[in-house]
Amino acid sequence: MKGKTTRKHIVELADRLFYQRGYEHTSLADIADSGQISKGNFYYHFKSKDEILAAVIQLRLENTRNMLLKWEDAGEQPEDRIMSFIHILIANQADIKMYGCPVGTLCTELAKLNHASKAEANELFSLFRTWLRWQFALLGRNADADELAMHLLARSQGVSTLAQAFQDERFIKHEVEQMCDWLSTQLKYVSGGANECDNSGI
Amino acid sequence: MKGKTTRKHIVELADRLFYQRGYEHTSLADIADSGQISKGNFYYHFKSKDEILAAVIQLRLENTRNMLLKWEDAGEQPEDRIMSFIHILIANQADIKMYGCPVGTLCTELAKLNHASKAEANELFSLFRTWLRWQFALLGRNADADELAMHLLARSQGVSTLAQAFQDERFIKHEVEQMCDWLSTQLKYVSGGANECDNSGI
DNA sequence: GTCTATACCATGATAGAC
DNA sequence: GTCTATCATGGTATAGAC
Repeated sequence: MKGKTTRKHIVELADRLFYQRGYEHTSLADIADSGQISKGNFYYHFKSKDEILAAVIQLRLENTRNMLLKWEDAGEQPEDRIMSFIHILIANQADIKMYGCPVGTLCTELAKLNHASKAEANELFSLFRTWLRWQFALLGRNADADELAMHLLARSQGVSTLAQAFQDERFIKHEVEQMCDWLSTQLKYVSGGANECDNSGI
Repeated sequence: MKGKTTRKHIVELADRLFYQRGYEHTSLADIADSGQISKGNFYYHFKSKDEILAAVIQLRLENTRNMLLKWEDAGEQPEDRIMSFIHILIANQADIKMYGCPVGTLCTELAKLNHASKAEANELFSLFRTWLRWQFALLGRNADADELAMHLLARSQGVSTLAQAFQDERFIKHEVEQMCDWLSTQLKYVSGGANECDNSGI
């Protein structure tokens, strides 16, 4: 039973450090120092650093799914839910300013490394994409729901990248406002009344 | 004289590999193998790997400045020049799909490494930002020229990140069209006739 | 200027005591 | 399950011959 908690502990430490320093640039010694774990103990719980990364990605996938479910409960209307997505940029602005987007920076790094877990990391993007597409479809935008989802994802990615480079939180706030304006504009183009609410998860 | 060319050769090899594999994940042996240069020879031309990176960044800065000058010559009107910027996404779509944006991915990596050359790399972003701001100002949008410049930069960053993750060139094309549409919309809001053309470089 | 050989060190991973 | 060695590898950097 203690084993389970230590394993979880390692994954959470690694999760944070991989985000802050990047995967490759984080050594096992870094993770060990950030917790009370000896280097050798990693290999009781994981057989390689790659396996720790895989566990970190699984944790992030799980956390993301839970977050999306919370947004579904919190937002009656699809537009409210999409607003929840847009506002993570505000909620996490301090981290984003320092470390960028946890999804985007990880996917970019793993792509350059051509890492075995690249596809699983990209699945993080897919979760948001599918969920946003679903919300736009609920709004009656079936025809271009995926384009709208990708558009919003791309804008939030770009905001994260530049906010980090220029260390600028005001830029985040300004762009979030623009995205909200954009969303209301899109709401005007719904093909009237096709808004039957299908609450069937992702 | 031969020394100068070898140095340049190393920088160009490193430039390509840093883009494709990332800075940290590229070893001196990788660079050596990609050219006809021995590992030891690096240290005649550069005293460290960091110094090679610094030279690569200087090369990119120079190339970027030249590109902006070319766009200035090619485009009579500021809107034509901004279109040139937007269309690098198309011109480089094959590379972007595989390796992302050379500016964004480098800045993101160096930020995580907290690398000494981080600021110089960010200067690449600043070049585009300042240049775009200037074009929007020429269009009579002095009041929000910087916001518009940052907005466009952010969108192209987001497009690059997602195009790489999803390996999708069609997405690039679609988003480029959207950006063109956005630009024409912005042109409607120019504060009439304040378009005195000041061709005074960056 | 360029090469080979090698020192040196960080890091991922293993062995084995407790 | 956790620890303290220890090993093995690969990468940066240096020395010195040519």
